[in-house]
Amino acid sequence: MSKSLVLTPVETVACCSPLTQEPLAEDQAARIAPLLKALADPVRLRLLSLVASHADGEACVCDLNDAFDLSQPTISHHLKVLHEVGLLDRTKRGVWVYYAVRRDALADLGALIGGVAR
Amino acid sequence: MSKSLVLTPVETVACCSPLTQEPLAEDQAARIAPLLKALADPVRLRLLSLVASHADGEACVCDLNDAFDLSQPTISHHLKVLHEVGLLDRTKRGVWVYYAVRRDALADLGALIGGVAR
DNA sequence: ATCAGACATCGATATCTGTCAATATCGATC
DNA sequence: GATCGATATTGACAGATATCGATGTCTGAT
Repeated sequence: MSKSLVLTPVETVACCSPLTQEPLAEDQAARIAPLLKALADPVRLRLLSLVASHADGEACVCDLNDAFDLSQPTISHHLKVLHEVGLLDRTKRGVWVYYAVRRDALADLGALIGGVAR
Repeated sequence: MSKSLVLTPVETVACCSPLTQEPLAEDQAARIAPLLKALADPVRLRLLSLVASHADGEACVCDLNDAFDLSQPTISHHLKVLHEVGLLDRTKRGVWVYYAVRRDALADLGALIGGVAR
């Protein structure tokens, strides 16, 4: 197997009960905060939303670049942040790179915050 | 009326459909990001969770201070951040200050992220 | 082989953030 | 009204972050 053995933050979220149910342990908080930090930027919020609402749930970087008034490296940086925490999957097809949203991850995070039982 | 006319971020969240449904507008992202930024810190996550899981949904600062290995001003700072975005309500009773979680706000935010219909 | 285009990485910089020590404020009590 | 205890505010500083221009690395086509 070629996959890394290190879990991305997103893979560790499903283990916690909702914020409002019981006090979050220190190590749990330390794993969840980076996920929220990745989301807590207006550009990244729009990027994620753009990707998610695309037809197949995935979008080409070429399209994303045009949607913002920012340089290409900046968009690339934001996509990397979202990818590193596991909120976006990355696929290269030919010259183009496609990012896709991890809906399960978003759902888990939403449940954690919103207090919905799982 | 003594209330400020300026809406806290939390009061503007309920107006957006889930992230995954349609692309987030620039101004919507700008209003939501500060909320997530407030949450995106391990200490604040634990603070919020601690307050939320208290009996009456509220907790005295005096109790919160003891739960962390941080200085009193630092805890005060974090509580202020959570209060300013509208995630925590603040009540002074005598010498003590109590913070309470805005569960509706958390629910809205969770739904926005998790993609649950409202 | 060379070239052009798509995307990532690097290096620099300005701004933001978490933390603390010191100090201020406010309410209760003596 | 002097004092004490509970929180908040201020000022300072180290570390993180968003952004850009320049450059690197692929990949497909000429």
